[in-house]
Amino acid sequence: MKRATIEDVAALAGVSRQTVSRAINDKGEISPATKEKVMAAVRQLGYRPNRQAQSMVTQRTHTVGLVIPDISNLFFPEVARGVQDTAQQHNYNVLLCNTDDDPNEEIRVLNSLQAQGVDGIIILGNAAEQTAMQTFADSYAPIVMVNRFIDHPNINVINVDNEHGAFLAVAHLIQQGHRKIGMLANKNFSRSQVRRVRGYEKALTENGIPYDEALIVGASPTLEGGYNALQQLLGEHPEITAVFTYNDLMGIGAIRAAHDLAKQVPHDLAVVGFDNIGLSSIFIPSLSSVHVDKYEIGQRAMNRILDMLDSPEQSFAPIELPVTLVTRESST
Amino acid sequence: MKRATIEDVAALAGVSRQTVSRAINDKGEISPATKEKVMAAVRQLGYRPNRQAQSMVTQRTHTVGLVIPDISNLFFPEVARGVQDTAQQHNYNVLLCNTDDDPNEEIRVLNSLQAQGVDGIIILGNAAEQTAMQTFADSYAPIVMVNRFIDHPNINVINVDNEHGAFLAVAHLIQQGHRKIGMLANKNFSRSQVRRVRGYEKALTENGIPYDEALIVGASPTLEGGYNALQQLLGEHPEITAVFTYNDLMGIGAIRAAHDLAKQVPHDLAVVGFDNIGLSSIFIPSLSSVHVDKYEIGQRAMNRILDMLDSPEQSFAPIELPVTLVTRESST
DNA sequence: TTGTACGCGTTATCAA
DNA sequence: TTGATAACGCGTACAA
Repeated sequence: MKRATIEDVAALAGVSRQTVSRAINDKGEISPATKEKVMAAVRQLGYRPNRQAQSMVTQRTHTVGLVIPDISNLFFPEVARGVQDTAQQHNYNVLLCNTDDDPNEEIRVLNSLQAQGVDGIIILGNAAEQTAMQTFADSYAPIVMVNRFIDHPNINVINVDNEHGAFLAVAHLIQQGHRKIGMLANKNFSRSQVRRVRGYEKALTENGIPYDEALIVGASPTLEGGYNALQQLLGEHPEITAVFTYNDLMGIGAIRAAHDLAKQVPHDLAVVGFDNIGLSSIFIPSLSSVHVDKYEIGQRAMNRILDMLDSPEQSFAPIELPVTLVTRESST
Repeated sequence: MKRATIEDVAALAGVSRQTVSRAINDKGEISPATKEKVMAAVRQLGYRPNRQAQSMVTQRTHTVGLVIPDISNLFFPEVARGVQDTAQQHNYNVLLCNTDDDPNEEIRVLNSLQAQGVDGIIILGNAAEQTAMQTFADSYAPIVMVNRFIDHPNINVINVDNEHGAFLAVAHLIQQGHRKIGMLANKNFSRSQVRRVRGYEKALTENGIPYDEALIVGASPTLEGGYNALQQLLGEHPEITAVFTYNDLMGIGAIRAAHDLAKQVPHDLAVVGFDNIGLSSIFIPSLSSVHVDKYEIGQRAMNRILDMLDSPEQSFAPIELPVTLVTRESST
C-alpha cells in the first residue's frame, strides 16, 4: 500500500491540492466547512506530508545536528537529552555525531551535516581549529557552541562559569584546612581548561597560598587520565592532601588510584571534581563536585538555535550558566 | 553565496545535467574525458548534491532511526556508538530518539520517524505493545529489534544470550560456596527479564539448590531500584549471602545499599550483575558482571538494516550474541 | 474562498 | 556516449 499524497487527499475531498495545503498548515483563508471536509479525508487516508518534498520548497529540514566528542562520555548523554527533548517539543529531529575530539573529524562531520541540510548545528567539545571553524561558519548558520569562544555573527555561545566553579571548589578545600592542593588538569587545550586553572589559582592566591605550577599535572580528561595523573602527582609531591580535578571522570580515577595506593579518601586525600555527573553521587566514596546543569545546556542550546532561525538578523547575547558546589564524602 | 546546483556544474562543464549526474554517481557509460571535465567543475564550485532532492526521486534518505529508552542510561551510549560508527562508514546518518520506556511514546516516535522518511529503524528497550508493533511493521520496513521477540517479516531480531549469562553468573556464585542466593529482578516485563530469571533458576536447580520465588524481588532496573530492592530483600531474608541482579545498575545500587547497611561486599554479601557497563570495572568494589558487547549490538543492528535494505525479499536468521562472565571484587 | 501553474534539485527513461 | 523530458510531492504567487 503506497503512502497517500496530497493529491490523493484532494481527490477524496473533492478539492484542489492548494486547498488541502491550506487546511493543513492553517494558512490563508479557508471556510470551516471545506477545512473539516479536508481533514476528514486526511484522517481517512492517514495522510502525512512528505518531509523531503516540504524541505525542497521551504528550505527547512526540521533537523538539527548535535556534534559531541563521545556520547559514551558520561557528561554528554544528559546534554543530548536536553537537546532532544526540546527539539521534540518543537517538532525537530536531532542528528547525533561523535568526533572523538579530533579536529579533522569535526570538520568532516560539520560538512556532512551541512550537506545533509540540517537547519542548525550545536557543537560541544574541545576540538579547536579556530580558523577552520571560522571558514565553516562563513557559509553556514546558525551554530551554537558550548564552552568555546569564537566571535562570528553566525555563531552563538553558551558558557559555563568555569572560573567561578573552580574557585568555589578550591576555596572549599582550603576551608577544610588543606594548604597543599594539587590539580589534575586537562592536557588538551580548551577554554574551560584555562578558566578552571585560573579559578584554582585565584582561590589559592586570595587565601595567601602560593600558586605553584608544579602541583598541576595535565592528563587526558578521562578515568585513566585521572588515575595516572594522581599517581604521578603523589609520586612527585607526597605532601599533597587534596586535589581539584578538571572533571569528575578524572576525580573518580583519582579516587580509584588513591584506593589502590592504600590511601583513604577523604582522610588521606580530599578530592573535588567538576561537572557533577550522575555517577559522582553514587560512587563510594561519593565525589564532591561543581554542579553544572547539563540538561539545561542542551535545552538552552536548542532554544537558541530556534531563536536564531526565527530571527536571522538579530544578534543574541552569549549565555552564561551559573554553577554551584556540591560537597560530598570525598572532601568532608 | 548560494549553494551550487547540478545545473551550475553542467553549465560550467558545458554538458547536460544528466551527464553530471552520471559522472558523480559512477553510473551508466561515460567517457573518461567528459567525466574528468565534470569533476573539475564540481571541485571548482564545491558542489554537493542536495540530499532532499535526491531523496525525492530515490526514495532513500540515508538516515536511520535509533529508538532507545534513555541515552542517559549507561547501557545505551555504547550501543549508540556502534550504530553511529557503522552508519557513518556507510554514509548514513542516525536520528536518535528516547522513549523513557513508555509504549505510547514509542509508537509516537516510530510514526514520527516514518513520516520523517528514515530508511530503517533500530529499536531497543522493554516497551511492549506487541499488537501496536505488529501494526506498525505492517506498513514499515526494515526494522531491527534487540532482545524482543516479534515474528514479522519486516522485523529482524538480535538477541543476547540472556539465559546462559544468568546461568553463568549464578553458577559462579554457587561455586564460591553460596547457597542462599537472591535475585534483584526487573519488575517490568521484558523478554530479557524472563530469560535471566530462567537462567537463575536453572543454575540453582542443576546444583541441587531449591528454587524459591520468595528470594526474587522485582524493582525498576535502575540504581535506585537496586538500592531499594536489596534493602527489602535483606529485610525479609537476612540469611542471603549473595545476589544476582538483572543489570549492573541494580548491582551497583545494591552495593551502595549494602555499604549503607554496614555490610562488606563481598565478605558479607557477594554481588554479580549483568551487562558489564564501563562503570562496573571502576566502582569500589568493582562489580562482577556478565559481559555483553554493547558496541557490537549496535554494529550488528546497523549492518542488518543495511542488509535488509539491499535485499528486501530475503529473510535473515536472528542474530544470537554470546556472553561471558567477568569476575571482579564484588564476588571473590 | 478556491484553483492553476510553476519551481525546488535530483534521478530515470528513452531517444538521439 | 550523451541529452531532452518527465517525474518525485509539496508550497506559493497569481488568477479566477
